Amino acid sequence: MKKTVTIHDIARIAEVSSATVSRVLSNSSYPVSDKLRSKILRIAKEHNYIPNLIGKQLKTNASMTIGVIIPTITNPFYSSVILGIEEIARQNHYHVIVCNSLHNPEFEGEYIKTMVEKQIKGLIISSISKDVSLLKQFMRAGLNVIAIDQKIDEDEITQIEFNYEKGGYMAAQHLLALGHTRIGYATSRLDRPSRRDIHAGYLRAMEEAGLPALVEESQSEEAFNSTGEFDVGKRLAARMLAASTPPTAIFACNDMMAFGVINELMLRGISVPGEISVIGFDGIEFGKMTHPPLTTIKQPDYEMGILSGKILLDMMRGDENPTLSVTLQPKLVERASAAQAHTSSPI
Amino acid sequence: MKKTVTIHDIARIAEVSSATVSRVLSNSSYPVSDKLRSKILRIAKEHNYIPNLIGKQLKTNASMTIGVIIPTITNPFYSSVILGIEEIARQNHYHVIVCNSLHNPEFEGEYIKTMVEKQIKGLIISSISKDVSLLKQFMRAGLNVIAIDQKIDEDEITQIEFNYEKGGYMAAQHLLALGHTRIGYATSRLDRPSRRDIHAGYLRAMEEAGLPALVEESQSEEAFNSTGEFDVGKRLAARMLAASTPPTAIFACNDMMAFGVINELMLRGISVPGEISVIGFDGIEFGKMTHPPLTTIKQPDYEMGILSGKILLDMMRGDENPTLSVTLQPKLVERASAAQAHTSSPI
DNA sequence: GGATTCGCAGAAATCGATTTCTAAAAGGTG
DNA sequence: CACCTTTTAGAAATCGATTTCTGCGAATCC
Repeated sequence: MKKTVTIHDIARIAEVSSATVSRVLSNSSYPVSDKLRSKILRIAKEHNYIPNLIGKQLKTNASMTIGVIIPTITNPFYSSVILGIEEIARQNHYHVIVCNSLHNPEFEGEYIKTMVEKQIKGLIISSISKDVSLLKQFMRAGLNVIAIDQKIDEDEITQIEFNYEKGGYMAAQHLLALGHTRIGYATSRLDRPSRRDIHAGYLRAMEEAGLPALVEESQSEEAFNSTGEFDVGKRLAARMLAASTPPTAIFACNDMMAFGVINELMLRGISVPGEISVIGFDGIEFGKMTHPPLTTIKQPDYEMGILSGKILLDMMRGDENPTLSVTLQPKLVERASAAQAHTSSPI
Repeated sequence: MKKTVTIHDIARIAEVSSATVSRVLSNSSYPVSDKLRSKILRIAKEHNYIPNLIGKQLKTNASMTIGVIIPTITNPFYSSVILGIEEIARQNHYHVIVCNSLHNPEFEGEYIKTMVEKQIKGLIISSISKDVSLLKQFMRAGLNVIAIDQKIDEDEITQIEFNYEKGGYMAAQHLLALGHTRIGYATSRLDRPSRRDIHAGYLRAMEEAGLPALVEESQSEEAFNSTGEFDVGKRLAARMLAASTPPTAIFACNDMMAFGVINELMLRGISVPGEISVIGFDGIEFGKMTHPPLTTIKQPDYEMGILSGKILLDMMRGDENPTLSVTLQPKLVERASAAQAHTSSPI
């Protein structure tokens, strides 16, 4: 393993000072004569010079990498977000460090701290912790933070969120428009703001329609992996079917859970959407691959990644008029898992 | 934005030298009196000292981050791999930088180069480029590389691969055991070694059984996103059905494509597995959420992540007897998309 | 033609840590 | 008590870059 060649090696070989080499190789605006410039360029190429970005960073204090903390990358919703962030990062010659908090606030805190130690100046986070004091402390020390997806109760933090309330409202509205009157809402524990918002939207739609809300909430602990949500969906569907008059339509708080609901219904010989309609929430790509294809409320995940990447970069560059907060709008994606209610069905 | 406190600030306040502060705060084995030690610790805590890992890294030349390059994170197979890598990284206080090459060799090369510039000493890569010269050049300069998933024709590179040939063989075997005799193989372009291996396994099984191979290969360009594979599956299924005597079972070279095949069949009113059985390849979690649940050949993706992380860390620590290469074995996951062939079906 | 500016190169300081050297106390021995 | 070893602290070098400062020679100006 040979030693790597540094700027000083090039300087020695070219018989110039390392200052001149630096100016040439880093495209400084400082004037250097063409003779020396081309000589240095030639020698650098000949000796396969690779800049040491750590040395550069120590001096300039610009890390060129942005951090991302999300619950888990195995949720396709988050992988889309990340893909968007990386697209912007690549265009701007930034790198992305992704950390999965796995719904563990301790991991989340550890990751934030290490990122600050690594001199990362920009962070995009879907936080699962209620405590923002750590974030605020680091922000005072110069960390740029964008909270995505999960609302944080804190004005000072730039947020990019979805209009979850509207999404919940739209889902219920869609089922109402199809003529359903007994519409169940299957949700995981209402402990995150996003979930409470979807729930609120559902309630508003039902209230406006003068119909009763049928909510089944999972009390179990946070599901740690994608199949956990699926299982929750199965359990909640079973509970709903146990009611004296089961719903004719079920709205699930995310797509994974909707798959679980559909799976449980089909296992019991109940056709979807023939007998019971199902609508999901998120709009992950897999929805179109299942049978029946899933009708759902799409959150623009990739766009969220793009947007948060752009805004973060603006912040890091010290933009004059910073974006304060953005709310992205949901979109109904009609596929085939929700259909007209049977008017002939018993009340 | 106040200036961050450095080791020198602590030294000044504690009225000691920065050398002593460094020895205390970095748990050096160098002896420091208890009196000074506790004093320094107290002052560091009071002033909220955060170590600058860039300064440390410049001196020690140990970056504590490992790089990962994969085609795309939206493929759940790769997200599982990454989750495994990160688990090992976290346990060892490493960070993970993930880069999506998006099947673009240029991006891949760029990413490798930047990682080296960032002094990353360990890289796990699922390479889509045929040219390993860049990798080899950096390896000579001290980069530790593990190639996963995609075989690279190069002895010097540690590889962790799946036994794709056996997986292909097992898939065909399973369908044969179910009594099928006309078994189609739907594959995306046979331009990657892994795909050729699966194909070879399929051919071997068919040959042993004395049955003809029915291969449909997509000639279209690489599918860049997850739904691309799905669409390819639909197209290939359509082609197979156009044959004079369509197959009674279809083996797809990955799960996404299998979903596409099933989707196309069901759209045409063909029941799965009633009329045609389908088997996939990869074993992503979604397979259990679809209807019917997908029978498939499982590649231990998470385990691959864990294993590659461990081996890479061993390499970076200069393990005496390095692991050369590992081959992971596939496993049949029987769900419901493949069933007994109808003996009554027309020949 | 002398004073001043400009262009260009190098010396040296700097970023924040670690680590090697040097050296001053403290402790032990005959 | 003189001598030697140990313990512990600080001074200074170092990692690889950037950047400020300094200065020399040439061009420009009155």
